[in-house]
Amino acid sequence: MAKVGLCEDDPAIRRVVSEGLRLHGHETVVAYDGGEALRRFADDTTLDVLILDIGLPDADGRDVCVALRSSGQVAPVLFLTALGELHERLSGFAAGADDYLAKPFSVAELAMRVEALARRGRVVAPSDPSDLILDPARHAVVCGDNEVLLTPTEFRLLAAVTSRPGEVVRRRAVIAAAWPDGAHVSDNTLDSYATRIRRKLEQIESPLQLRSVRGVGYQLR
Amino acid sequence: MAKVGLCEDDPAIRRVVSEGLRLHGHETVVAYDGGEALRRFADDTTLDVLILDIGLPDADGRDVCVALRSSGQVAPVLFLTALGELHERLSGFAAGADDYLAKPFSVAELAMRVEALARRGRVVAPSDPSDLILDPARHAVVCGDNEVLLTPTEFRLLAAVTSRPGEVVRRRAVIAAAWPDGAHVSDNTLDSYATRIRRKLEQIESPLQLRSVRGVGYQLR
DNA sequence: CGCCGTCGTCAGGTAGTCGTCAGGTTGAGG
DNA sequence: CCTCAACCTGACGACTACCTGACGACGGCG
Repeated sequence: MAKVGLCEDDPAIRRVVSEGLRLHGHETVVAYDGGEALRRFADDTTLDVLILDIGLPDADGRDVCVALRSSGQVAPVLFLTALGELHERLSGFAAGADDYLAKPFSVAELAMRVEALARRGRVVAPSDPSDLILDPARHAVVCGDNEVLLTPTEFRLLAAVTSRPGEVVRRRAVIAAAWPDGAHVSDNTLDSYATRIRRKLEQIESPLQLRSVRGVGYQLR
Repeated sequence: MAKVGLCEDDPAIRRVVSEGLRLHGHETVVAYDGGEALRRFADDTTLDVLILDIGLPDADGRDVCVALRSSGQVAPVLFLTALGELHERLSGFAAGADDYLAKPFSVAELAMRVEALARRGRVVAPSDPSDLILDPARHAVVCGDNEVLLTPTEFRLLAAVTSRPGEVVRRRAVIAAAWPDGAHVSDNTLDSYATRIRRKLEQIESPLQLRSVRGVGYQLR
């Protein structure tokens, strides 16, 4: 039996899922939109699994995932999406997701995946509460009293890296996350954005830097 | 970078998957049927993820999974199946699977799922805190509180030796692992990299050293 | 229309990585 | 002791991934 945090705007799906999971012996905590999810799930350490809809009225589920991660939530995340599109899945994984399910889906399968996730748990150590905070609502990075606004692309890019603190995120994955529509961007464009983000991090005197690992990708240190 | 055990009877899929994973930076060990999978995967503690086809010539992938689990294999399992049938998925999860992918699938998505599993699966704590840890996520060697970044070639080389702790790995095998594209490298190049890696190990005060065994190869002690 | 911010690209420079070499050191065998 | 081969190691040139400042294109907005 697992405790599940569910964020979904469609009342019908919300009901079916929470009822279905209850029948499989799981407890569900519900949120209606991204803001609600942040308030209810960010600090709840008793949650075993999070289920997030990608298309929410007030935010993108991936941003919600990133925000939850940066506020210390370590439970594994499963994304729901109406689209079966590949790039959605890839950028979801890049945002730090652990699993993915396309609508329409069977509640029985969802329950199975939830159990698999709860069983496995999540390794990534809850990184020390680094004082770098990504605010998806305002597209800003905050460090202590300083803050800078990021452009949408900059935000997605930085989010992809911060979602795995300390780890090296491959260039390919960063591009998938920052350009979720699968647009072709020159390799150099990524470099450019890295420079812009670095300048902004410097501006707020962030102790964490966006380091590049030659031949592999980027890393937050 | 993860080490993946793949069991699949279709040669075409086998090739596409192992080649595709290689392009994403993963190493693949292949088995053709269930028996082969048991022999090769049951005791291999270096595997990060297992990919099993459900429909094998000599056995059901789910049975293979159960058998591997009962012989102590703890790596997360992803099932492949030709059918998108729901009951296949459910019984797969029941057999102890961690993920599932229906054919036809995108290799990019498979790679993403493999990475998600490998990330989660690395739960196994470093048995000895004084041990040397090769961390694929950060492309680094860690020893206690010290860590050094490795270049891609250094990482592959060291990984080849650490994957068989204590054993002597032949020079030919090390070269094959560190230069997977089959490039011709002078014998001296290997010596060179050994020196570079030694310096880095020394830098983090590792108790383990990269020793050379004259006329045979290298060994970690 | 003109202004402004974001976007993607480019060109030039920098520095890390790569593979090789040359000269020194070590070890085995006669 | 000498010889030879295997190995170590510091250095070097070539390559290229990456950095960075600048620019034109485009869309939103007054």
